[in-house]
Amino acid sequence: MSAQTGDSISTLGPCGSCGQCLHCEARSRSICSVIDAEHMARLAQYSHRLAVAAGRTFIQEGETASDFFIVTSGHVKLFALMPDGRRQITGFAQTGDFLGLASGATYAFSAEALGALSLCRFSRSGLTLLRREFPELENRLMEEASRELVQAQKRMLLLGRKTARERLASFLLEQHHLLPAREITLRLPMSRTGIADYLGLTIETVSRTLNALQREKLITITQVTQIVLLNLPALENLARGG
Amino acid sequence: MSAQTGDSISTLGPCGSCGQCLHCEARSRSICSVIDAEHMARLAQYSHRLAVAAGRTFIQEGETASDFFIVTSGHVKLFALMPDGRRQITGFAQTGDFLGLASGATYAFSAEALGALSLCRFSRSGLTLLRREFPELENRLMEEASRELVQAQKRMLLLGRKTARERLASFLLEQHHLLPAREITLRLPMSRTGIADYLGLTIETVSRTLNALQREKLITITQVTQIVLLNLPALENLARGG
DNA sequence: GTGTTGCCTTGATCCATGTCAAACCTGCTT
DNA sequence: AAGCAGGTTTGACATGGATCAAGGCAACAC
Repeated sequence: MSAQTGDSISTLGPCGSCGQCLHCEARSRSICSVIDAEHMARLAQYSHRLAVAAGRTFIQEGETASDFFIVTSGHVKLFALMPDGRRQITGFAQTGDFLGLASGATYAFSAEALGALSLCRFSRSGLTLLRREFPELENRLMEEASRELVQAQKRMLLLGRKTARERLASFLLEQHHLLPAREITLRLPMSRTGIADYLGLTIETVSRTLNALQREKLITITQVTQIVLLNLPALENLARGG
Repeated sequence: MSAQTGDSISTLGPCGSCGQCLHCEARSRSICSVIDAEHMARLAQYSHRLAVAAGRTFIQEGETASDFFIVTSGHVKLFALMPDGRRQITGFAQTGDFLGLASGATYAFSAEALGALSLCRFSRSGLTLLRREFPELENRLMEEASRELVQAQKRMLLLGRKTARERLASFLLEQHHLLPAREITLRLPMSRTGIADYLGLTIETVSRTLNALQREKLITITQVTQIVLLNLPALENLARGG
């Protein structure tokens, strides 16, 4: 019930008191979609809205995994670090995505807000209670886990076996598929460093490869973070290693 | 009930008729461990034992994901392929491991028996019924999915950011941790090709790097598939990129 | 014994990508 | 407008692993 000010993350307040879950922008895309409107109050009782400042790391790899999150707006970067600073981004999350499945007793990854971000937080025990009360959640959580695992297999193939060109093509198409209307103009939510750490490359290679793709008329780089896909079939062929 | 002879995989017979689940070698290590002995008959009703010949690919990436499996004995190689033959092994499975979580409508990976293998098969619908009947299964399946996801994050870091030496050190330690008694003598269940495809390297690099580690007295290669870890702390340090 | 077959190792060379360094933007501050 | 500061591009060069090619070794067949 307490508003927990002084927390390192600012708490906007418990949903329970204001019925936020019912009007949640992320509801239809998140695991909460399996729960009827009439039960929203129960759901709200176990969840809290948070605002996270851009750039803040709100999950630290290795810390006790006591909370789970749903992204309600904004973008999140999930990553693992090596002691010398090498970074591997394991995924990006956006509105509706569930965070925390890849955890045992501790988180297996860190998570950082890419821009202004709002989250919905569930405690481990709260989620356990909700799962008991709404068994439909189980299926939805398993689906979420399956989706993530499928995604992980693809990333392993990309990181282990694809060339820089193939990685970039795969990446651009992935971003394309995330777009609701499948626009061919992409607005990338991350910098070159982000792309490099996602694809297991350096920023220089990312830059050079994107320019090479532009020279070959597969894409146009209109702005640094805006790219138009000119030749989808060719990109798809490249992405699969053809 | 039918024995389904003529199947491409030989069926040893339904568990339901012989109470195999009760005496299953894999029970204590698998998701089945959450079900009481008194309910084994129900479990057996929805599962079938299979024997798979060495080398056989019994799950094909892209095929309809109609079944789930538990490994009851032997080792399995899980992998993804590119059209030109590049292969990335995404994991190995052994006794007790659950196969099939990384699937939507179709399997996201292929699976091959590394040696003689026996499996327990569940149909998708059978598993759905079992989950309904034994809700404890849900927790266990989520645990299994979490474990796999944690593992996947580690592999992405390895494939995206580690050097050949670091990959081999990580691999040897992973094999070491899989051993029940943490012996320092490893018997690898796969060939150099298997190691290479697992680590995103070529067989030549695997061979050279293992020999380099031997020259540096971190390991001894007693036989091609048998390796003794001489200096665990140094290997651990190497694996984490120190 | 002598092929034969299927790994595995070793050596020589190549090249895709990393590293290092400088120049170039773009937006922001004063 | 001049000066930063942070990110991006570009160039020159280095190198870790890949590739190509031989040779070694063990298991098995005849």
